[in-house]
Parts: sequence; structure tokens; C-alpha cells
Amino acid sequence: MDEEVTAAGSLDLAPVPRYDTLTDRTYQQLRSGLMAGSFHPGQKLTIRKIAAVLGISATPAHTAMSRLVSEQVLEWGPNRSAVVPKLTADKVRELYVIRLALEGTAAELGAPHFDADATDALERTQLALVAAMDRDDYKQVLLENEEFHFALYRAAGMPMLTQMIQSVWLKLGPSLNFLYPAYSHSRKGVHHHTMAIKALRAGDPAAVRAAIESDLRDGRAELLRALAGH
Amino acid sequence: MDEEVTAAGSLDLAPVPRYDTLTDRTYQQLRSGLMAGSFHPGQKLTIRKIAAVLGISATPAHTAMSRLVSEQVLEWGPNRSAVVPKLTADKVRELYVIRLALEGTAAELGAPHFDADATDALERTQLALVAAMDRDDYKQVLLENEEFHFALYRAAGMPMLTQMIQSVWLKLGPSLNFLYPAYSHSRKGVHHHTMAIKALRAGDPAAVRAAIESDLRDGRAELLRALAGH
DNA sequence: GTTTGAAATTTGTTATAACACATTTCTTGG
DNA sequence: CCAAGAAATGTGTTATAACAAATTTCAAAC
Repeated sequence: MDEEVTAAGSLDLAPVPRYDTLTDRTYQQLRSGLMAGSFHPGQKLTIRKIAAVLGISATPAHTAMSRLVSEQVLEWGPNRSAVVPKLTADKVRELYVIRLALEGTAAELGAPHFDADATDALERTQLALVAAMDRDDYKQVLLENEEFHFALYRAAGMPMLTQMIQSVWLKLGPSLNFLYPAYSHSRKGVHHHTMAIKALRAGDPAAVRAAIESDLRDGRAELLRALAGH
Repeated sequence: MDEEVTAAGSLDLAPVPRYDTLTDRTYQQLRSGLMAGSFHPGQKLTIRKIAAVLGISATPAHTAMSRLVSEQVLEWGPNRSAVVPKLTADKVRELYVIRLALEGTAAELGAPHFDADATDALERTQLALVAAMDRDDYKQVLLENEEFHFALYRAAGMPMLTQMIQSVWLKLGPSLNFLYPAYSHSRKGVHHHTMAIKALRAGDPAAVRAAIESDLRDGRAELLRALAGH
């Protein structure tokens, strides 16, 4: 055994073979689908249909959906089917109260860990976001925006905090994709992101927080406006 | 059918017949057990044992545990068994960053909805907490403390926020019960609760938030001290 | 006594099937 | 043509069993 251990030690293995179960994969696929807009609010998701699409049995599909309902990413509909929740104005306001509290904190705590290289990378993400806007590539805008925010939050080195923020995004995702079928994003967000980068370069965490909070408040206003229009 | 509806409308039915599945019940029982200290950090929970204790099959036990792992209330141990996580100082600091952000917000937003009657009820909870302290009834102290905090948070009328806070408590629960086997709670918490009640009577939400935040900071210091002692 | 290796046990995971319940569809009677 | 009821379909839920992988136990050899 000694020899094998030594040999293995010299190999450059993947970080973790990370054996994923079918349940985990299903859960992740549903999450991606919800963030990417593959499902629209009000849509009913049945266990057997998902199992059929993914070529698996009912058990892992049921477990994965049960997780999402438990996180309130999905809701129980009639006959205990899972449905993608429709956002109400009240829910949006509540979710943004949570976002402001958590993301404001994460941004402020992540800022001190952002060195010049990381800030450069963030700026490149921001350029990609603007480029996607110019192309009216709305899906890509959402992806770059997500990358921008979470790069900042991850820097805080608080995985549980990051996961909680992701859970909130997941509740907003389907409606974001639903309400903006055509490009409709205001350009104000660009300004706030630029302010955040400037504050990072100035080494001012409080200003980073303020920039992110302004960004969120603008997004909230826009979302509420879009919701009222429907 | 018209007649039946009319008749049912006059009946005083239970709020919701609320048919609970075995999965939901198992999930709730595990949550209660974790908060009540029935499991200690490091303990391994196996699907078959839980299924046997509850007299159910593996499927609902597996689904319920899968939910808890997904929430990071439990962790994967060796051989993919679920284990009750041991808190580290880093995790405690992170969890209290989250608590300060979420519970500070919930307290401040709940305060304006607290009328005189609700404040009286809160004071009675506080009296029960002190009485439990005098009896060295530690488990009851924890229960009354939970009641105190969540009565305030629930008043904000934000169910998703409340659930997120509960999720954080669930991560601290097992270690709280583990680290305080004998009574060791400082009396400083009493002071902060009293300050919160005073601020509620004065109609000063910011002061309520400050009182709760001080309460949390004291708790964090005590928990870190106890953790270092182990 | 210690170590080695194989057998036995225990583990999570998942497919299948059966169940109860709700919904939908179809048929039958007016 | 419409209404009513029955049959068929679709639904979530859960018990069971089989599988693979890890762990533990135990016995045999040195």
C-alpha cells in the first residue's frame, strides 16, 4: 500500500472525483433551468415528466423537487404538484429586503479581499456585460451580472452566506427571465457597477456596499414596474 | 353542490387539514431533535436507523435527510452518511455575520407592528425565560429565548425572512445544546431583552435593532469562549 | 500476539410497483 | 344537445428489493 500511496501522491488527480448522485444532478439541473428561464412562473412540474426527460426513475426526481419546495424555490400546487411560483409585489419587496441585508454585507466583507488582479477580472466581466447589452443578448446579460455579483460575494470567504444569497436569486430567477423576454434593462446598473469598481480600487468597502445597494434598489424598482405592467 | 358549500361555509373547520407526508414529518422531527439537543455534533445519522425508529421505510427518511444536507444543517460524512457538523470558530463567526444582518433587519421591521398587547406578551415570555434561568432549566431557557426572538421577527410579516433565520438557528442549535450541558448563560442577555422591550414601548425601531444586535454579539462571544474551552 | 486477507455486514442510492387520491375523458341517459 | 356518472388516466407518496461501495468482523497464517 505504501507504494501506491506514494505513486498516487505524485499524480495530479482531479481535486475530487466528486461522485454525484442522480438526485444531486437533477437538483442542479432544475436550478440551472430555473435561473436560465427554462420554466415560467405558474408552470407545473411533475415528477414523472422530469424523470422521463432525464431518463431516471421517480425517486431521485421526487427527492430533488422536494428539496426545492423545501427551499421555497418551488411551491405546492393543486394535487401536490410542484409549480414555479408567481412573484407578487409583496414577495419582491421581501426578497429585496433580504438581498439588501445579505448582499450588502457580503459586498462590504468581500471588498477588502479584492486585489488589483481580481478587480481587473471584475472589470472584464463588466465589459462583457455591456457588450452583451449592446447585442441585446439578454440571457448573457443576466449571466454576466450574476458573475459580477458573486465574484464579489465569494471574496468574503463565507460559503454559507453565498449559498443563502444564491437561494434568494433562485426565487427571483424565473420571473426575471419571464418579465424581460425582450431586452429592457436600464443602463443605470452599469453606472452602479462602475462605482463599485472605483470603490474597490479606492479601498473603500463602505462605498462598495453603497454601490451594490443602489444597484439592487434600481433593480427592485424596475422589477416592480414590470410586474405592475403585467 | 351549492348546499354542501353553504353548509361547509358555516362550519368552523380546522385552519387547514394539512395532510403531512411521512417525509415532512420526518423532516420536522429531525429539526426539532436538532434544536432540542437530541443529537450531538459529530454524531452519525443513518437512514435505516432513523427509518426504524420512526417505523417508516428508507425512502422518506432519505428524502428528509437529503433536504437537511442540502440546507447544510447536516453534512456528508464518510461513506455518504449524514453527520451533525461540529462548529468551528470560523463557522460561528460567519453564522453570526448572517444573524446580525438578517435578525437586525427583522427586528427593526417587526418593531412597528408590535402593539401594546404584543409587547406585554413578549414581556411575559421574558419573565418565563428569567424564571427558567432561576431554576437552572437550561432547555427551557433556550425555548423561551427562541420564542422571544421569533415573536419579534414574525411581526415583520416576512415569512421567507423568518424561514431563513430559522435555518441559521438550526445550524447553531446542536452545538448550543452541546456546549451548555450545564447552565452557563450569562445574565447579560436579560439586560438586552429588557432594552428591546423598552425600545418597543418607546416606538423606536432602530433602538430595538441595536438591542437585538447587542444580544447577538454577547451570545457570539460566549459561544466562541465555550468553543475555545473544548 | 500481530498481521493479512477474505467474508460478512452495513451503508447510501435508485428502480419498480402498489396505493390512494384527484383529474380528466368518455359514455350513457335524458 | 346537455348532464351525470363511471371509467380511465395521471398524480404524489412510499414500501420493497437489488445494487455497489465502504466498513467491519473474523479467522487463518506467520
